[in-house]
This record gives sequence, structure tokens and C-alpha cells, in this order.
Amino acid sequence: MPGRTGRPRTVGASPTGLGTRADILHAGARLFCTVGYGSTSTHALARVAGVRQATLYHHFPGKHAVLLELLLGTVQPSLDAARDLLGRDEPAPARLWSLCAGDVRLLCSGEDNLGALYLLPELDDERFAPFHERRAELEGTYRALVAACGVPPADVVRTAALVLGLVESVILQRRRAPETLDARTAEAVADAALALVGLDPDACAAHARTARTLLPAAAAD
Amino acid sequence: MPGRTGRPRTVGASPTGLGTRADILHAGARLFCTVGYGSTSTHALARVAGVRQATLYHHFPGKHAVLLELLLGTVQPSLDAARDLLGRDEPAPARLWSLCAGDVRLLCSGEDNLGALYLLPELDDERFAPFHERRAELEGTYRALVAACGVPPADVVRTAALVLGLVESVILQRRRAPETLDARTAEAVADAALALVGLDPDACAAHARTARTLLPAAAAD
DNA sequence: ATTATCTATAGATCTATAGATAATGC
DNA sequence: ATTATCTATAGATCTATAGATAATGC
Repeated sequence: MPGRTGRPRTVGASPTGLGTRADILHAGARLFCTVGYGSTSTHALARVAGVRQATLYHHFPGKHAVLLELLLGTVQPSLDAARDLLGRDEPAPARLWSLCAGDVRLLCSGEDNLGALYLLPELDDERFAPFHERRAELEGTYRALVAACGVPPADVVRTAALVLGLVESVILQRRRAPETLDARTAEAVADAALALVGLDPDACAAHARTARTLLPAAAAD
Repeated sequence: MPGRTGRPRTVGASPTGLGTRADILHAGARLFCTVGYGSTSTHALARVAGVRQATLYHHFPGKHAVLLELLLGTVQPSLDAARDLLGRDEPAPARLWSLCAGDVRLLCSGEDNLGALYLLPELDDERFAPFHERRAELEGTYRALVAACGVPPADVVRTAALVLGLVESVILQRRRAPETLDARTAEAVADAALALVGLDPDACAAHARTARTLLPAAAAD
């Protein structure tokens, strides 16, 4: 997009219209989420991006860098919301509800199921450590809010894991049966999270009302 | 293990002591769960199994067949338990509790995190259709029991997806932080499932007591 | 001159098959 | 004779680099 310098493509125009770098990231999003990381060759990546294979190396040192950038870009909005919520002074259950609903909305949004990147076995490689750091911080926020909801200290880790599991379950649901996801999914998950931390349905509904005023203008899909 | 006929291995003895076929399946379990399917070569598979690469083809038509056999072997015990529970006449919440607790126990057991196979993007290939059929049946059982717990028909699909998501969340938890899993995990997940279908803690505890008598002599880890 | 693409390719690796080999079974 | 392994390899594919090319910028 920026400068128009350089030899033109032979294949055709940029699929995204946002430049080659964006084309490659889009291709990675599509392929890594559907066929997998190890099953995606640099050739396939380039073909979907609309360039020749060697052109990838002008923009990225390898496909690992494409995946890392996708991972960081996917976790960052969650992390931003989490940091914001940690500093607020609304009741903890309302903030937890908001965190869950916001994360589910993010996981359901966008053209590709980017949350599926979190499921790749190949992530267990030191090159992706920067992503794991950020994700650990996100997990810490879930724990902090679960603790602040009054869950006994001995149960915080377990309960936070269940809440996060509930949120991330929409990744698999989106892959397997996307038609079962709808506009109410995010709220249903957030309600379920409050049920897990031990709130009765009435308290849950009250906190959900508070939380809806908190949602950061809900990145609509 | 069976006959001792055939040329001996050069590499050494069978790692599992159960024969070459079992060695290959074990190698697949280890590698597919940790480094991934597309990132595992037939050579790596053979090396971990303690044979030469070409030997794989005497036992399997390719690595896809290794994965399929692992998938079927992993889902089958869940499906057996689910079919058994569907036919019983204990209260639905007790049976749902038992199904969840049993599945979590299976997912936590064994040397390898075989549940992680369910997360592989490569599963979206027609060769693995037999697995998807069985998994769809398992999902149907979750839905049937959730419905029988009194969840309104309009909410059954959504709630069953959340319950199954809760159960499967132990797969990621085991990969990321296995030390947070313990003997109480299965019951905590099952309790959480009953909370999701709307049971209050007292009713939940009562059904859990019934359910414990149902557990099929809990395949100990 | 600078830039981003391209073509071409070296070298590595991967899959799958052909055929040899070294055991046991009869 | 039968069997399960082995060695060897053809052919495909994959990664990463070298260097040519076709634009724009100055």
C-alpha cells in the first residue's frame, strides 16, 4: 500500500488491498487455522497471498515470524481489555463478566478463527515465548478477578482455569459448528462464568447489567 | 510381541515391549500431541518407535492411519461410557455428572495427552470422518443429558456446548500447566457442569453422591 | 538509486516403493 | 516358506538464498 515502488506482481493484485505484508498475514491466518502450521508450506502461504514463494522472505524471516505476529496481534486486544478492567473499581463479578464477554466476542469476530492459533501444538517452541508471556499475563488477570469474586484462595487456580476454558471453548465450537454461535453466545458464556464462581442467578443478572455499561463499545463483527 | 518371526531390528529393542505396531502408535501419540501432525515426519515417527522409516509402511499405509487409529482409540472409551449412561435410569443430572467426570478422568490419564489430538487442525480431512462420526455421537449424548436435566429446549445446544467445552478445557490445561491438575479436577468439572445446567449447590451435591456409585470403577491413572 | 518483486536453484528433507536380508516355522 | 525388518532410492517437495528484473523516486 505505502510506496508503489518495486517490481510488480505477476500473479495479480493484492488480495487484501493492504499490501504484501498484510496479504501474507491474512494467508497465514487462513492456513494456520484451517490446515495447521506444520502442514502449511511457505509455498502455500505465498500462493494464498498472491506472490511467489521467495517474496515471503523479503517481509518475514520465515513462517514462524508470520505465526508469531498473528499470535501477538490476537492476544493484544484481550490483554488491553484485561489491563483496563484490572484498574477499574466496579465490582469484581461485573469486571469478570465483562472480560469473559469481551474475549468471547473477540474470539467470534473476524474472518478467520484466529483463536485456533492458540491450539497449535507447534506453539511449544521458544520462538513463541513472547506470546506465552502475554497469555500468562491474561491468565493472571482471570485469576485476580476470580479471586476478587470471593472464590476461596485454594480454589482460585482451578476455578480460573475453568472460566478460561469456558471462554476458549468457543474456539473449538467455532471450528466445528460455527452456525451454533450467535449474538447471545458471549453473554451466555459470561453468565456461565459467574455461575462457576458461585453467584446465584439474581446476583449474576445484576452484575451483567453493570458489566454491559463497561464493555468497550464492543468491537462489532 | 506375537510371532518372533522376521528380520530383527538394528536399532534396539521395542520401546514399549508390545511389538512394532504398538511402538508406532506410542510414537504417534507422543509426537502428534507435542509437535503436531504436519510437523511430524514419518522419519521422526520411526525413530521414536525404534525402527527404520520404511518399516512404518509394513504396519500402516501412512501416518494418517496412525493418527486415525489413535483418535478412534481415544474416543471409544468415552463413547462406551456415554452409551451405557444413556440407557440407565438414574436421574439425568447424576448421569451427566458421571459422564463429565469420566471423560475428564480419561483426558487426564495415560502417559500422553491424547485429548490434544482433538485440537489438531489437520483433523478437518475426510480421512478422519470415522472419528468425527463417533465424536458427533458423543456430543449427542451430552445434548440428550443436558436436555433431560431440564434445560429449556432453546438453550440445549448452547449449554451442551459449554459443558463439553468445560470438559475439554482440561486438554489445554494439561498441556500448559499439568501440575494444576489433580485428583479433584474431574469432580470439580462435573460439579461445574451441573451448575451450568442450573442446579443449585445442594442438588448438585446430592446428584454427585448418586453419580459416584455410577462411575465405572474409574479407570485409574 | 532504491525498492519489491521475480526466476532459478542448491541442498535438505520427505514419502513411498522395490528389493535384499535375517530371523522363525515347518 | 513366511515374515518383518532392513538398505537404497526415485521423485516430490520444501526452505532459503543468489541474482535478475521492472517498477518508482530523485
